[in-house]
Amino acid sequence: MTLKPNIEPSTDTSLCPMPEIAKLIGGKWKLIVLQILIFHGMHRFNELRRKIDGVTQAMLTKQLRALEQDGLISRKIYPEVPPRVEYSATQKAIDLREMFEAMHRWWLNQQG
Amino acid sequence: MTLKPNIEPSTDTSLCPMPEIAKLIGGKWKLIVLQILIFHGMHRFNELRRKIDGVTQAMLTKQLRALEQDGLISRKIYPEVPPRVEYSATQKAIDLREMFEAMHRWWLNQQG
DNA sequence: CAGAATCCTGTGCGATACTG
DNA sequence: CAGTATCGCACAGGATTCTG
Repeated sequence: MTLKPNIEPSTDTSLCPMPEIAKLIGGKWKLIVLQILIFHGMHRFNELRRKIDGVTQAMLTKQLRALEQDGLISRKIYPEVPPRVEYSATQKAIDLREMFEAMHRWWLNQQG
Repeated sequence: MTLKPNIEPSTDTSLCPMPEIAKLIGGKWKLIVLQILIFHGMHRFNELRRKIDGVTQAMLTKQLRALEQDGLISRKIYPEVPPRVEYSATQKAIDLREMFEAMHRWWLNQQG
């Protein structure tokens, strides 16, 4: 199998600014947060926290705020006692599904 | 179109450790370096440098070493004067093509 | 041309404690 | 339960200079 140098769609670097994408999904916890919300649906704060091994509240909060800022997740607050906050993937994030699936296939392939 | 919560293949988080992947392709210049080498074939050091806006020699060198360490690129040295070093994507990196294409489609979709 | 060697800095990340 | 508020450090990132 040979590498054909001039294959679209990523041939034109200027059209696909990887640094921008890296900013969106960079950060130690963003990929895992997105993966969970995209493939497993809505989660409450502590549900996320429990599923993500090693993350602290402070860090999780920061990354969630950043993702919200970038329009990748939505945050729904219920004015109750005790408080309830639900996080979901936005359509923009859900559209990343293909990318995650490609990542996943690649990863499995590397192991074998 | 609705989000179906229980769709493979990324359902089992433990099988797809995003933090590991983030380590491989994280870093400010790695994605762009990989994209260039994967889709545009072999490059010499200064060719890469010219194509990547804003990167310094030191940073490019570091990221290239890290990528080499992770088996994503190969480095071929020609014992000549002046020295020549060629960087190429390994098969492992070339297999990331699908992921890059998914990223690219997603990015274009966001703009429109 | 393709780097190595230094030195410096911002901030990503984290531990801890406190709150409505 | 779901956060804020502080503090601190390591390290990624960068500017600059030197070299075979």
